Amino acid sequence: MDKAGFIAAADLQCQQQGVKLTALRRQVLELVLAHEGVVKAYQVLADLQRERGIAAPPTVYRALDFLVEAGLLHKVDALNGYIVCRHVGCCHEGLILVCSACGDVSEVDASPALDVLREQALLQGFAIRQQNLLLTGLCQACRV
Amino acid sequence: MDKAGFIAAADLQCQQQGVKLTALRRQVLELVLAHEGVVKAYQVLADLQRERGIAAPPTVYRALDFLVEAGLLHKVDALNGYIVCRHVGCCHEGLILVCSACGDVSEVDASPALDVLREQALLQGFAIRQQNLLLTGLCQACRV
DNA sequence: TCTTAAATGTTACTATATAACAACACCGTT
DNA sequence: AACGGTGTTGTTATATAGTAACATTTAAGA
Ligand SMILES: [Zn+2]
Ligand SMILES: [Zn+2]
Ligand SMILES: [Zn+2]
Ligand SMILES: [Zn+2]
Repeated sequence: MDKAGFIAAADLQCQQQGVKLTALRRQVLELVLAHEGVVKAYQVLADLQRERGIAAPPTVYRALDFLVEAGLLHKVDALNGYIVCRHVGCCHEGLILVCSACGDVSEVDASPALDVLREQALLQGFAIRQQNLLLTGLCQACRV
Repeated sequence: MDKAGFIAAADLQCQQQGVKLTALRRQVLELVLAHEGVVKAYQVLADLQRERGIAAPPTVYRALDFLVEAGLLHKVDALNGYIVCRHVGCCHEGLILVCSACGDVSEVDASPALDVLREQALLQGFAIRQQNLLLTGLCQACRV
């Protein structure tokens, strides 16, 4: 999906959720989209400062939190970063694959595996909530 | 396993790996063991300072990194913390369950689910390495 | 218009983690 | 014992990440 298409889909998704994709939030989303792969909050902050002259950390963190909450971004804890969700619109549980060699990130649907995990967790009395899994390894290009 | 037993097992495991569980590393491990659940680096640092009068962040981070590398601790990225591995000695891939309500953490073996995930990742040409999965949800006590 | 809730701005701070280099300890060799 | 190499720890400084608290602005209804 191209950038404009993604923004349109994001807009729609926000409407459906009854939340607002304000100008600031849209700008932050576009800044994230402008990067390949994982983006860090302070990178977005720097970009935002370049575009608007001034911005403080809370401004960026609020927008990023909103976008994660709205399902447009995923947080990648292991890297203190964010990625664009590649499955906006479809209800999904993502499997985020991070290449430890080149840093490349991809996302696939993980529903079947999640089912197995859910069952196993329930044996411990533990109810896992919907979420994305992060796995590290080597991408095709890097494991020649 | 009690604390002394764990330290003995840790010692053995380090010997087998040809690495050294030095006095400092052992002390840090004991400090982690002294807590229930997730421990943070700066908590360990504070504990260490109480016991030794002085210590700096690198001292703690090095020891924690070593212990993770040795398979005695797991890092819980989502919480910026560490937990004691409950499966020292047995080759395992852990499933770390974090309760979002009470913060409680437990660890079970995740090998079956990992097999599913490994297969699915391979479809993308992605070779995931051995690792632990972290899932958040509600523990038995918290989901009355 | 008036009221109110949400969103954003602003300041200041807390928390987490690492770089870089110095000092020391250990181990095997001469 | 002296030497040299390697790994460990000490030390200082700094980089990076994230949040609390409150002021101000904006948008939506009544
Ligand atoms: Zn997604
Ligand atoms: Zn790669
Ligand atoms: Zn474990
Ligand atoms: Zn709980």
